Amino acid sequence: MATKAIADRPAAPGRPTARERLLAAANELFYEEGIHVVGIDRVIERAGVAKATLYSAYGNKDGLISAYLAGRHEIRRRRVTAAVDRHEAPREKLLAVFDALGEAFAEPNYRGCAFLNASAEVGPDSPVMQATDTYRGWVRSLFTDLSRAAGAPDPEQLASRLVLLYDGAGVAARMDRNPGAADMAKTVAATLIDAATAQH
Amino acid sequence: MATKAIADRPAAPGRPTARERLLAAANELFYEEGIHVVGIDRVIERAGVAKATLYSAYGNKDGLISAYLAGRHEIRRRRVTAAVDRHEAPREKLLAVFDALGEAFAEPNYRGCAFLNASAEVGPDSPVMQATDTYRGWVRSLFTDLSRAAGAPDPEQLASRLVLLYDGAGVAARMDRNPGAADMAKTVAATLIDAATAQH
DNA sequence: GGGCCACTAGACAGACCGGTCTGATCGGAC
DNA sequence: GTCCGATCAGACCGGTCTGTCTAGTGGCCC
Repeated sequence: MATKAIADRPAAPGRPTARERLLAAANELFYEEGIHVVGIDRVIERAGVAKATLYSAYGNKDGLISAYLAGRHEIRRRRVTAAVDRHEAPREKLLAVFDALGEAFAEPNYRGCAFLNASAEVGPDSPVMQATDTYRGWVRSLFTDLSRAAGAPDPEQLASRLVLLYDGAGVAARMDRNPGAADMAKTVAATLIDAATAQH
Repeated sequence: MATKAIADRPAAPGRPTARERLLAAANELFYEEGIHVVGIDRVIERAGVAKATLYSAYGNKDGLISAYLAGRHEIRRRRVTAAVDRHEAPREKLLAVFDALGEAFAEPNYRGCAFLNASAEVGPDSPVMQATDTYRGWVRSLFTDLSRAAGAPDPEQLASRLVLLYDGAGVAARMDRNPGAADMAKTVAATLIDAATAQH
């Protein structure tokens, strides 16, 4: 089997850590099929890891779910940041968020917002909701900061409207299988930004 | 126990039919907690109905879920139609859809779009997806027809944009616990409608 | 060489799931 | 009165779930 079997600390040479393989498997399975319908056995089978290792690394299934969502948050954050950093003008930075959305929608296995999907499966006091609130707080503050930089007189209001488009595009991409929703949201966003920042 | 125990056909005097009680219980439990986490036993317990009755009335759990979603669709359809019919002008009819949305968001146990939540829990070939496609097709054609009546030169495009706001408002109401998202969506919708129908 | 520790494989427990089946009850049609 | 069909209550089945536990393995440090 050639199990390298090194834990977390020492940088494993070739194969990823058991912890990393676990997270990668969870990332695929939880996202593609849902956090509830995917059992622990499926995750450890794909990761090629023993069950005890999962429980020693993440405590329980909720811990793994939290790590999965945190990873999703980080991936999205990096993608959006990269797109935003490609531009200088605040207006273009705002619009670039929707370019990042379009990249995500274009991925072959896109299945909607991971946080929206996960929170649909759990009760209000689940750790999922905490991760979701964190994610949505980040999105909102990103839009608010960029709106302020763009000179909007009411950055919170403009941000709320852009979040509306951000969410709506995600729903359309998933439910209507329409990856082009990002472009449409971007077009509408441009008119909202221009209307909010117009000198009058 | 005073079980009236009348089936479907004869109009029961006081108590609703077993079939109706089943649907009402499913409507509450599936919506509030999710279709997967709620078991058959919970539904029949709340409905005060024997398990065999459920299976004789709906075939299996999927049948009950389909009936639950069809009921949700009908409730939404009625609410939106009532709001739209309160107005004469196509522009006001379009905006009235968001009034109906605001009514739904204001309900105490609002937990997001039932179709969005349900489809997050199932695979792509589930009967849930069929009910979801039907629902979304109705929403889209409603917006398209009203946009055409309002004189929009590209009714499909305006409808797609309004669907974006419709979905975004639903997400915000649920995830940000912000029932006022309907008003914001309505405001943005008004500017989009006016921009699309402006003579130039 | 010896101890340590992460890891593997898999049995196991206890709960819950959807769905079937049996047997009894009860109202209404005739 | 008799039959029928809907209903009720609940046992039961096979399967799956999360999580724990035992036992063994193999690389690394000293």
